[in-house]
Amino acid sequence: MRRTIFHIDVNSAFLSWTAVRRLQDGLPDIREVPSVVSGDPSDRRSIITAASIPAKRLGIKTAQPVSMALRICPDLVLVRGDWEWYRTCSEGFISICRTYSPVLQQFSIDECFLDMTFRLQGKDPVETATALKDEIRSKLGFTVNVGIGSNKLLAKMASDFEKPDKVHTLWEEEVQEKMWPLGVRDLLWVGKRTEERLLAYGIRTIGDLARTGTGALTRLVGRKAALQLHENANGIDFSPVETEFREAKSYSAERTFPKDISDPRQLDRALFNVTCIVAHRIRKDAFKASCISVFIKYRDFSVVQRQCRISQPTDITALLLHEARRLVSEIWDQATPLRQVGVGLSKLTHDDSDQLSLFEDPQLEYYRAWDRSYDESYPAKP
DNA sequence: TCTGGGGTCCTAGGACCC
DNA sequence: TCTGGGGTCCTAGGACCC
Repeated sequence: MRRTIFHIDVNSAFLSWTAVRRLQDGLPDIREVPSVVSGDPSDRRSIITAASIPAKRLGIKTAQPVSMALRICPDLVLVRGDWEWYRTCSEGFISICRTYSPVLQQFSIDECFLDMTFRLQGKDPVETATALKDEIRSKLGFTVNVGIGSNKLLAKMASDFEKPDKVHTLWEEEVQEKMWPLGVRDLLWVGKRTEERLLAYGIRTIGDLARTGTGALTRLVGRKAALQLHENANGIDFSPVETEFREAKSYSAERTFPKDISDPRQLDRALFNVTCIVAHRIRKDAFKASCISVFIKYRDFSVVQRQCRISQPTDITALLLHEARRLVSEIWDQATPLRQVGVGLSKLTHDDSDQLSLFEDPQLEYYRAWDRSYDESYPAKP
């Protein structure tokens, strides 16, 4: 039996979902005009989160600064994101997909893989995928692309072909015809830097990559990535559709300043805020952290990061903030302008062995009470 | 035009141990 | 006086994804 994987990808997810919401309120369909979902348009540093197809046709892209997009298209319709609504849409889309196969891996808020190998029972995969996409469109009001392949990589590559509202196949025997002519950047896991290195070596298409020996590739991108790229360019991928829920391994929060700052007090306020947010989030998920890191970003986008172990895993904001301040003082000269500051928590555990120390240090009780009151006032922080 | 926020994984070098 | 090889853990930085 042929292994058959579907990859379902919501077309311009945040934009489509916002459009559905606005249609319910009797507003025009923003999918039909140049429009984007973005952060606060008055903040010159906000960027495009999602763009409509008419906007993309004008050259507007995800992750572009809003100011640049407005220069391209002064009439651009800008809308703000609504994360709670997006979660609702995502759940609706995932639950329809799940009725087609229980072997489902959610890959992000707007993408999932389905292992259809034992679900087709002689039915044509393209017909089944078309039924799935049409059911989502008629029940939820937004379109998806479905990519069909004999593994996850090929299914995902296929869903990225012509959009929107399309079903495409990419079977192993179609790799040469449909995938090899594409530029290397179109291959999953080939980003900007890898593309640069490959181009410098004369590797332009996925086909070029497929025919390059792993020895040469190793010198360009390292051993592990070389083996992966070589396999993927040849359409090979053995990774299973993982149905298990995976707990997060790290949490982080960061803030980019509207203007670069060099005032230590401003930095400290931001550090306090991001530490509160990230500590709140681990408490909500009943984690404690044994490792904390801080990172600062300079004007030129260079990042310096410092981390340390925490002897006793903790979720107490005050203790984390104390470490964060110490780490920042080790890496920042309190003068060079900063663009961004962030705090990350990792080496997470669910253990609650530090409860004992509550009876030893009254200060900790005070800290915990402070955190409880914070958690009550910000119950739905994303 | 001037570049967000939140994640995962890999690599390379140093410390330390046997 | 000069010194191997392997393993593990940690850190900093970098690449990728959505």
